[in-house]
Amino acid sequence: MIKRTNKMTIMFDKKVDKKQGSIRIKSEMKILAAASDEFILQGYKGATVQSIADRAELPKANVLYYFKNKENIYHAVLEKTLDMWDQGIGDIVYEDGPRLAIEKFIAAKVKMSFQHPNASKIYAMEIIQGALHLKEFSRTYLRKWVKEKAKIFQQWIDEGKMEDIDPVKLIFLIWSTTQHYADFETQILSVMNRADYEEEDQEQVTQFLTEFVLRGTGIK
Amino acid sequence: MIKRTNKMTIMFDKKVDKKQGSIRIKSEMKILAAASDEFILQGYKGATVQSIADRAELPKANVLYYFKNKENIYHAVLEKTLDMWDQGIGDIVYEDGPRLAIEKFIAAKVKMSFQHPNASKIYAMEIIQGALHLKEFSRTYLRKWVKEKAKIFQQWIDEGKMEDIDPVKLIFLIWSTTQHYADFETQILSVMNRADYEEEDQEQVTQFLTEFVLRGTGIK
DNA sequence: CAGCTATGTAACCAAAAGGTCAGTATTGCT
DNA sequence: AGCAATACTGACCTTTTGGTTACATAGCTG
Repeated sequence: MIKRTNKMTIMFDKKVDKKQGSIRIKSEMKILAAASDEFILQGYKGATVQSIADRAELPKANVLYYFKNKENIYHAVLEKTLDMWDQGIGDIVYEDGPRLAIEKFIAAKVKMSFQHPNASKIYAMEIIQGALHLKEFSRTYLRKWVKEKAKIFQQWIDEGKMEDIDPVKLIFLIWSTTQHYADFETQILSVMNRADYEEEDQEQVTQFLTEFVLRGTGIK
Repeated sequence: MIKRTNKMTIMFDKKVDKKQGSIRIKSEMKILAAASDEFILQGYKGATVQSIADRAELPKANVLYYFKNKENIYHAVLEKTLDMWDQGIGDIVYEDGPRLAIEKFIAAKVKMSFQHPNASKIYAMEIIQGALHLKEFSRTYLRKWVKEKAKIFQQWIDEGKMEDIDPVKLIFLIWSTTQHYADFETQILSVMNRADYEEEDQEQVTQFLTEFVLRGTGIK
């Protein structure tokens, strides 16, 4: 079970804050990046420590030297993912008013999807599989966040600044449409007959979604 | 690699259309249902033949008697999934006009998400993991479908019946928002502090999304 | 340089899991 | 009843894989 903290804290079993560790940090980053790819491609069980080691270009035993076991690696990856999710969530504040708030929010989420698709994918897989490791996160942190932001939307609705729609469903709509470009990247590219996203895609998607949602919410 | 066919055709290695098979059919259905759950919960590698057998209340060897191997079980599950996807896709035809077409489309997709969340989840996991088994499906069938429907939307746009937006992105938007309720079921329920979806949820979601999209597309 | 800690690694081991097989039971048909 | 074909199953085998361990090397500090 993952708990939220202010700073990213990978759970070491060893003393962390020893003066040195530059090698440690570097190796750990390589391992986590490799692990992230492997977990997405193969799933938790499917990703072998060996495959992670190969991808990180380290011997297996060395990987196990830094992370006691596979579960630990996965936890660290999840921790990193949640941290990114936090950062990329954008902030909705009353003072911005509905238009600016939504523009910022969508832009942040789209950026996140295009810049860090892996984080989005890992997160999505966790949820689909039943969110065993994220139950606590959803139940507390996320629920609170949604409640808080829904309240702000409701204020705007009461002030006649936007249509009277369910703010929670609106939040889900924005989450789903933006994350879709990360999670379903393969399908989207395949359908559009393209090999990779290009610079302008992120921009176009942001613009499309922003305009669409502004119309959908009736914000002038 | 999966190819689309008119009817669901699980690939047997044995003669299928022998007169009897009522037991066979029944067992296979039990196995596929169990497998579907296990694959979602544990991923392909994580789901063991034993766990599938347990869930189906059959001995492992019996499962392997019907499906030669694990890969075969997965293929059959995928095949069933794609078939459902087909059926649930709804149809967009020019004659309906944009309003009715979108109403039908969204209703069909939402229904699909609420009635057969497993199909949506399996599909989503496949795509996220790189769509190894669905590459062909995306590249041919799906691409063609999107192109075809996008053209219809474009006609309506040209006739001034809706806003001038990218039809392909509109399709993605509807896919993502509707499937979200299946794939992220766990998160949604958790955030809403509920144990299960209820009757009226499907209806409310359909209504919310329909109205939102109609406004977003500027259909009167 | 001596000694201590951190880093790195090959070899090994036990458990798990996919799949086979040889043989038994059941069913349908004549 | 008798005989095929189908259905079923426990026992077994092999490979994979997570994890351990014993040992070597590098790097820092007094």
